Amino acid sequence: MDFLHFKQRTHTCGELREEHIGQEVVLNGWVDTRRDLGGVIFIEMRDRYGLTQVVFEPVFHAQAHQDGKVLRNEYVISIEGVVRKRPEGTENSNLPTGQIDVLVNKVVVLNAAKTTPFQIADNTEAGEDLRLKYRYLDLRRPAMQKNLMLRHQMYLITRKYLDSLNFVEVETPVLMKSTPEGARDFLVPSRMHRGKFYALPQSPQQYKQILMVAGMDRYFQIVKCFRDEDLRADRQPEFTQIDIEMSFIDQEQIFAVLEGLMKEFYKEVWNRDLQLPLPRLTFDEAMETYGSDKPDLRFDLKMTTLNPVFANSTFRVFQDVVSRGGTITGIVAPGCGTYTRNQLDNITDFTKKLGAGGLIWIRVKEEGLESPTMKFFTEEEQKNLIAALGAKAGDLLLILAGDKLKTLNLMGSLRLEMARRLELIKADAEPKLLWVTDFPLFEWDEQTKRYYAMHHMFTSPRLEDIQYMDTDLSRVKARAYDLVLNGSEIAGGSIRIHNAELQQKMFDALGMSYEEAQEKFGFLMNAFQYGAPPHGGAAFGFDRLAMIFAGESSIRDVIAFPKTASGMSLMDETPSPVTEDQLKELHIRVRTQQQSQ
RNA sequence: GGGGUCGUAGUUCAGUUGGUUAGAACGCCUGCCUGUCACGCAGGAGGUCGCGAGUUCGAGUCUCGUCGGCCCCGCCA
Repeated sequence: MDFLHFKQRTHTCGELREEHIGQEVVLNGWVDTRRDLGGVIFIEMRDRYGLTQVVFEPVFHAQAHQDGKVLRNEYVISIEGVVRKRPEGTENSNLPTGQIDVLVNKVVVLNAAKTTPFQIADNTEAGEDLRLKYRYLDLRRPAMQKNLMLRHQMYLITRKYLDSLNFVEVETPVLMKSTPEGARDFLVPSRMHRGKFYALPQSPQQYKQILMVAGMDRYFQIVKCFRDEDLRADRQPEFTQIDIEMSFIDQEQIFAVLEGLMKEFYKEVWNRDLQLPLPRLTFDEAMETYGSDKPDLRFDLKMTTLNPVFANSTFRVFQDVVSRGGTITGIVAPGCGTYTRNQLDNITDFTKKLGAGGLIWIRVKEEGLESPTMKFFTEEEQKNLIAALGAKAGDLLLILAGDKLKTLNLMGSLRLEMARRLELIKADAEPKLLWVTDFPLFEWDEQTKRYYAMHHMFTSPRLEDIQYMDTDLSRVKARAYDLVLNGSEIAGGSIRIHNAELQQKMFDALGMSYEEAQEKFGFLMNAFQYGAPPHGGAAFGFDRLAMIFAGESSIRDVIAFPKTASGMSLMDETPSPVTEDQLKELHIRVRTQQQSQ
């Protein structure tokens, strides 16, 4: 039968040029578009490599022309024909193959196709749920194929670059011990050990540190990680990291390795020359100036701490904040002094929804400041305020006050919102890459009233801050760092603790007993007793990185089979129920609806 | 866990104050057409208005619930 014994292609659909004119060729591919003019039929054939127009003409090949009549979009076909130069004036300069077409003398339908639920084209108007349900059709679109090929290119760049620096790729287990710190684990019940569970790794953190103890010296892995948390446009329950760990190094060497990799990506993907070394901001600087630990530097709109201006304020709100050690911070929205009351209420609502008590706005006029709160400010405070913010007539001042970290974060969100409203981020803006360093080692949690490790509990404090480990945990900075690209955290890491005494100090600070630490991380602590080298590393969020390099705004567009915001795969309907027998084998009791009520 | 927003033809959407035969474009089907490339022209088919309940003489439209998509907060490096 014909469709089982088709002629294999001599060329791909993106390959033929004028130099092939006169050659007999065979093309295999999908029908991308069909233009049947009656006497002559034009078909564009598509494969991963491109589009080629093939032509059916009755005067040359009556049978082929007749067979061509039945072809429909997305049929899989094989054609035989001769490459011809297109007649003068009918070339298509939009296609690399547009100087030629192929006169068909034989066509075989390898497979018919139902009418697709949406058009297979880059400008498809299909909604994302439909695209995800028919992902195999969505992935036929050139834009999506381009994204997957970009991912492939980035894998290669990563492996080649790290290999050249003596890094070794080692696979670590996907079934591992659950560690209740950090994100929620995905759990896998054990059949052979009743009541026990494997966990899917949130990251190979402990394994890579053990590989350092094992003397691998330089390890990397492109690895799937799992976190059972709620999703976002840039967060998936399973995601890919470039995981890196190095021995006998300090922060500077890790920076150099990661910067070098970014330079490769810039060059190979964007054809840009990345200037090294990268700029750095400390966590404190980033928070005070940009209200974020992942500042977007593509636009200015810097924040200014206004505590000095209002140190002796008679305004009750400011008095309270200053006396409680809080922060008053402000930004200048250039040219927004003409905002209507409605627009101002709108911005105020925005900050209130995020948890702000209120927003102070001030219009800057030629004759002075204008605001409902102005009656609380002295002449001198007004003068100092204008000077501190560098405000001009026509500007709008926005001020938030309150608890330090929360207020800075709120203003950071408002800064991004104003940039969006003022369209300050141009599509062709220079990408901005930087380090954020000196993160706090600990993070206070209001709900449980205790400190947690901000990164993880194997992160080393800065040596000069170890003295505060017994006295004031809020003062201890970590040897931890993030790499930030266009306001997205794309990598993060730290120098680890490799000393048992310091590790015990860390557990003490977190209120974790020796027994508890043994129970959770005994294997790592044991390993550290047998000669752990000083080490540290980092991990890139590979999907997020690919998303930015692809110029996409959703991580789902650079993942072949992503999940929806509720963690479902619409194509194969994951997650799904399982049989009672399966559950029984896993020692999981099935609860009827009545029981669970 | 919370908030916002959306769900109407295969697709993207419109649908007035609740009013009796729910529309458009694209796609699809049929016919015509020998250089199209968003082909053109003529005609046609296609609807459980996400699902369920309620209010009403009457619900695509109002109310409640529920399912699902997207975005955000919490959560999460």
